[in-house]
Amino acid sequence: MFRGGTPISLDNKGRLAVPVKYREGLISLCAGRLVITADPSSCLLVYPQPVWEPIEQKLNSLSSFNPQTRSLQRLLVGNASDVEMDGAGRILVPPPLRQFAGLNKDVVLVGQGAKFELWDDEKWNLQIESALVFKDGIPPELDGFSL
Amino acid sequence: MFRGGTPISLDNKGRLAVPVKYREGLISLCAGRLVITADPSSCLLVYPQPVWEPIEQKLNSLSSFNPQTRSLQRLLVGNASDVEMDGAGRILVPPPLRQFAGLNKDVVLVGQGAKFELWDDEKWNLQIESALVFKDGIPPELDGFSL
DNA sequence: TTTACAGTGGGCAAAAGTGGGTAAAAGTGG
DNA sequence: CCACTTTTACCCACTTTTGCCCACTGTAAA
Repeated sequence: MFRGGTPISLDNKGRLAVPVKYREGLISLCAGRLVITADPSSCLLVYPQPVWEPIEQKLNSLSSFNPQTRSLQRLLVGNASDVEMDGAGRILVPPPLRQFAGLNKDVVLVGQGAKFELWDDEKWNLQIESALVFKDGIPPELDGFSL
Repeated sequence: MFRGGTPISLDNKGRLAVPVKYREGLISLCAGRLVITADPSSCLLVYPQPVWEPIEQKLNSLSSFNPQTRSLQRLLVGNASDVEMDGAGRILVPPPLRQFAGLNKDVVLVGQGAKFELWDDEKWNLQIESALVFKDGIPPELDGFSL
């Protein structure tokens, strides 16, 4: 499982060097083959290819007639892009996705269980600040859960 | 169980010397392997690695579509970082987390049961003062409980 | 007063992260 | 279908960070 945020700078070719601590795991898990796509939160999602597969199948099985699920299909499946780590452990973030997520030079790669999120650093910091309080009360899912 | 607050100074590399009274316990419990992450209260949480694991699993199992739990996943899992005590019983507090919690040179490591909290000393003192009174009444969880 | 040890600081080497040059491949237009 | 431009992939070099080690200081106990 992946966890933790790593500040990384994209070079001027749009390449992202995967932190060494994740490389070995990614190579054994998916031979460095990743799928990168758009997330509704204006960040990118980075999946090991075998982790992505069932998610894509599930999305494709949703009703084409429900506008909400149709939008979700378009966003996620429609933006998904196969990328592969090069010899130096870097991946090229496709220009359209870079633009979608507003990625500038400084980005943050965030481990989230079986996948990663990729954020522009400014957006990430704003996101984190907004998580500091539960302004609408505590979600029922968290009943009986303690840190 | 860990208890009590210890004032510690971070050196200029951001390293924190774990108090000797905790070292033996931490080594036998987790071989010096800790997980340090962000807390909504703008301090850091320090878990022995095996104590953290189930918490992360629980967090990862929450819904990705609920904005509140998503934020919590991002804050906690997205900032979690594996650290290991060095030969001198020190851990390196990752720079992004140092910044998140506003840690300067003087910090306080606070034992809280199975985990620790790590505070900038100024924030800790403010926190303590604000805990002195229940200004919004007594939480129902405390019914029938006395110190 | 001496000794031991917790706490602190800093040097050094290895590894990670970053940047750029060049060649091959893909895409575009005539 | 061919030529040209742009993009991508691979390689190498440099800078910064991290991990490991050892030395110094202050406090507490003998």
